[in-house]
Amino acid sequence: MRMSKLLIPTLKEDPSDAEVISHKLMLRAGMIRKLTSGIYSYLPLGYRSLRKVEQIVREEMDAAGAQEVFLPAVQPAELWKESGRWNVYGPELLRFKDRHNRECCFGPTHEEVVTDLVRRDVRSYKELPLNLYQIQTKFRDEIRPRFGLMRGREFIMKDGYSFDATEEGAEKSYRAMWEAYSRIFSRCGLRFRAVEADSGPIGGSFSHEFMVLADTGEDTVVSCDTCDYAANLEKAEIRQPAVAPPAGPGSKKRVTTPGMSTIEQVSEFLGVKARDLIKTLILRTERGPVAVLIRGDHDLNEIKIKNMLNVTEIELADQRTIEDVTGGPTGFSGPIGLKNVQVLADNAILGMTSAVVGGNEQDVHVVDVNPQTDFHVDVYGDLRSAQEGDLCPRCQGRLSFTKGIEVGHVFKLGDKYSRAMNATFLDAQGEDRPMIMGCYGIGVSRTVAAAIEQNHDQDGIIFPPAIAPFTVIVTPVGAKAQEIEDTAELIYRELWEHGIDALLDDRDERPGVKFKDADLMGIPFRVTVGKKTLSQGKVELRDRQTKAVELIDVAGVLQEVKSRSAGWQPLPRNRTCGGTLPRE
RNA sequence: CGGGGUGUAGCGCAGCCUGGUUAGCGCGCGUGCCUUGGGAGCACGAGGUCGCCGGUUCAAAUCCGGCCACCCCGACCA
Repeated sequence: MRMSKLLIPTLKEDPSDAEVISHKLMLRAGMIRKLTSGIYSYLPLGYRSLRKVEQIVREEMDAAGAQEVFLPAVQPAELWKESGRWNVYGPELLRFKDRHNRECCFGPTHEEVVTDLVRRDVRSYKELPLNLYQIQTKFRDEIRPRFGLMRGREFIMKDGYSFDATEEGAEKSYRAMWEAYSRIFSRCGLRFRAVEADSGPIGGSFSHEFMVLADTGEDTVVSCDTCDYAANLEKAEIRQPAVAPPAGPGSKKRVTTPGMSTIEQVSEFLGVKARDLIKTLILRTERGPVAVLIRGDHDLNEIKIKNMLNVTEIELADQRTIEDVTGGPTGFSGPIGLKNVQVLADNAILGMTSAVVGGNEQDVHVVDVNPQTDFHVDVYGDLRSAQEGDLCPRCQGRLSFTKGIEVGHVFKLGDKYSRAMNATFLDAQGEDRPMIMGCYGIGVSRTVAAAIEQNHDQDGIIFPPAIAPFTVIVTPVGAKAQEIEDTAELIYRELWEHGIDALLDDRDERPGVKFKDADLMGIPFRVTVGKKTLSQGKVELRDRQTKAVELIDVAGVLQEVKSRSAGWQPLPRNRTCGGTLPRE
């Protein structure tokens, strides 16, 4: 395509309302424009990239046995009431009424619709398994949309749903999707990692998130430096080192700590390390308050506590609750003498001796406390978040942290929706049974943004060829000369005729402008046609990623571009992929 | 929703505190000349309800009140 005819409004300066790199660069490269908060238009360049990702997704989903459908975006409230989510989903669900005053919503996801579709037309185990997917616009009325396409309210998502007759079948479907996802992100040219994620009440390792690795990512990927264990921070398990034999009771000396209510204050005041303190946190759940003991230098993990207690709501207790439970003010809670409240403790507490705890009284702490003898704990468990350097739960390695952006999620749903919505089939024995479901999402528009977060430099975007809006840009430069223009045209046509997405910068601009725009747009290869080299019958081929320039024959451009884009690799920084599948 | 901030030409900003000629600057845009290997130069030009509504004042971009929009920090998630 010819650049002079395309709407590619590049900008020299960063727009003021863009904060993250992908947002800035997509605006500057003329890929997107904002309509309103969290809602964007895709211009030709942005849409081309998006479609490349979509196409890869399609090919891999189809290859994995999934079938593409297209489900309605506007959905009736009845369906959501049936699944029970109408009252659960909250304000993120965009609700409205039609002219007949019927309640509707704009689909943020499609479990209800797809389950309804399948229950109407699938009757027998002979028709299963079934895997349906679609690529379409979703709307989630996020509290705070931000970071451009990274967290928009309206976004493009691939969502897929599998239906199986048996648990084993469902696991097989899950595994097929896991593998398809790995292929998709590999083909996109991204460094990523599949990590174990929390699967809530279903349990097991039947939830994986696919994370594009990027320093600017919001999520923390925890991975082992030795084996291929990887999980997100919420999920990452902790292996506690062997516990020392129980010490005898401590002296339990009460000390005055005026106004010292934080870990930092107390440790500094008493001259001890944070790891020698025990935090006593009073939490409120829908089933009443609990006390949780965490070592001073550790962080509480709410997900783990929710799972252990099997509750859905958890928050730090307010002042009054703390006083009711401990008898003392906020900031001085301790485990000694706690009654009428369940006491949970992280495994690390077991290994402590001579610890410092709160005195459940204003300005009082207790030192020289030994957990195994000096206070009561109802349950010990893994209740904290992993830290770098912790032991790997699978091997002798250590855990390290990387930043990531979640672009995909595979999840085993079980019979949650099929049971609620009565999506059943007849098995071989003629018995009615709910289908076993799985759901699989890819944030297509977010994948484009994540690719940019991962691959950019000072000059702009560095697109992997597989998802670049154009593979190559042909740039005639220098004073107007027929030979230069003709050669550029020739090369451009040859590329295009051989199925290479080529862009011809036929604008009447100075070379510097063309080079800057080409870099900004992140087009992987640039063929520069100028008099400097044309006199020797050569043109320049520049690699956007390495910045390496090579002189090649005009006739060799096609072959060179083909082989280079096929062999393109992301710059090595971490292991490209990995993660563990659920065991067979 | 709580906390912080911004709204002046397509984009980036100054002016506002201390009210007062015709509201400026850079980029971009148009025309012409010139230039052509990393966002050139000169000249001329177009482009503004100063977010909206109201108030104070002889006079409001500027002071006051209300509203709206957007951005950033917290609870969500592809």
